[in-house]
Amino acid sequence: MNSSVHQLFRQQTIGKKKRERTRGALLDSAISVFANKGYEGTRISDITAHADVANGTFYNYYQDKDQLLHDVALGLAVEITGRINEEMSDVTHAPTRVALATAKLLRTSRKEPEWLDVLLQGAFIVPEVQSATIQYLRQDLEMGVDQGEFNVDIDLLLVNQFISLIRVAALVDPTMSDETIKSTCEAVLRLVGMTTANAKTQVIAACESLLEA
Amino acid sequence: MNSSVHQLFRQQTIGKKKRERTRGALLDSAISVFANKGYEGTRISDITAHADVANGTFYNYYQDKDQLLHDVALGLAVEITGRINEEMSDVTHAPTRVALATAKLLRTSRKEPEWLDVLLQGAFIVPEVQSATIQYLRQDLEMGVDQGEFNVDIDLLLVNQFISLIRVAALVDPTMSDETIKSTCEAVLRLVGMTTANAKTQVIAACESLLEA
DNA sequence: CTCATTTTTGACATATTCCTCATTTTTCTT
DNA sequence: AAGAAAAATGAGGAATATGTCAAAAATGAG
Repeated sequence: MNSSVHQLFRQQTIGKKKRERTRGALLDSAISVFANKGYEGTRISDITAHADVANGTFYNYYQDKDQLLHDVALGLAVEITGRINEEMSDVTHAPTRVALATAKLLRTSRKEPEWLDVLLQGAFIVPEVQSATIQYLRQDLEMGVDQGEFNVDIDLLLVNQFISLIRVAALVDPTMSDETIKSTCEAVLRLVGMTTANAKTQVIAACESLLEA
Repeated sequence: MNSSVHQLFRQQTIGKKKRERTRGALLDSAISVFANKGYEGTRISDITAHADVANGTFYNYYQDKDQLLHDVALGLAVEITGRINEEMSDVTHAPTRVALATAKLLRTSRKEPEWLDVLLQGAFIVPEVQSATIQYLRQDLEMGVDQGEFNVDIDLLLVNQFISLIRVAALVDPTMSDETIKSTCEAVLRLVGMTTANAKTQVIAACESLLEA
């Protein structure tokens, strides 16, 4: 077992005490198992087997699956949104920010499909993860309205519509082709009230460095 | 048990032999239980208890949950799309058709929230249900492109984006207020490339009879 | 109303998952 | 390297779910 390529949490706990390292192994395993069997469908024993620890070890760290999902999804949310935001710190044009963030997120999903999968599962189950995810998005959307680029009311429904477009991309095309990424970026810009032509232009401009022509 | 208000399948089997009536009871119960506990989370015994039959009775009709979901979701798909299409048989303007169909679907969900919930669960698990659901939608979208009203490529991704906007409405606002319905109709029209202003106008025109001002 | 046929029943054997805890093993400080 | 503290182990009891089947009950055609 324990054949995963990613090592997000184990990476973060290298050098720390055994306790944190084992927790990291459980968290990394949870990503893989949740992604492949779904939250409801995973058994505690799936996770411990994948982490190469005994069954009872799980209970030294968590009381139940819920708590584990909470930690995993929140950790992913912090990691992913943190990275993307950092990389965009100098971008002030809202449509560019939104297109870039979407493209970057979906590119992450191409490299680590399990991350986005589990993050989204968590976002629909753990309120704290939902807030963490929504926070940045909402800012950029409001910025776009202020800049006169987006033409739509920003409310909880819209933000969730946005997130659901991300989710659908991962569902329809798990390989996450450039084509899918571009289509999705354009769709989110249309959703916030840009014209089809404008959306296309913005996506090309924002993503030229990220994606092939 | 058996406290559900809806009786879709039992209605359809009144007058038929006992076998079909019991099957109808199982199907109706499955709607309620799937909707409340989710497909993964429901036990066979939940369904038989809700249907007021013995545990073993389930196995006289289905071998497993999968087969039951298949029948339930497909039955709902046929029923719901059938009704809506019939009511729109004289509408030829694509934006009107799309707005109307969306509004009608969401109004159904207000009255019978469980129906849409289970239909969508099925659409993401049972391929046959997905095809049945997508079929009509795709026609209307292509009609809109031909009429020069929609400005977007119609592909599998777009159709699934459309469906995901429906799903989000039910998720964010289970009471399905008129506000949510209108916002969702506008969002789907923006998604297919209409301007915010055009989308608003179309939704008002199409739904004036369905929703309050 | 009768009774052959159909359907239901629910106890039970099997299978799965959860969770605990006494014991063993590992860690890591000194 | 010693040894106290921390962590891991996994057998096994409790709880829950599945699927079967012989017997009982209900059905409905004549």
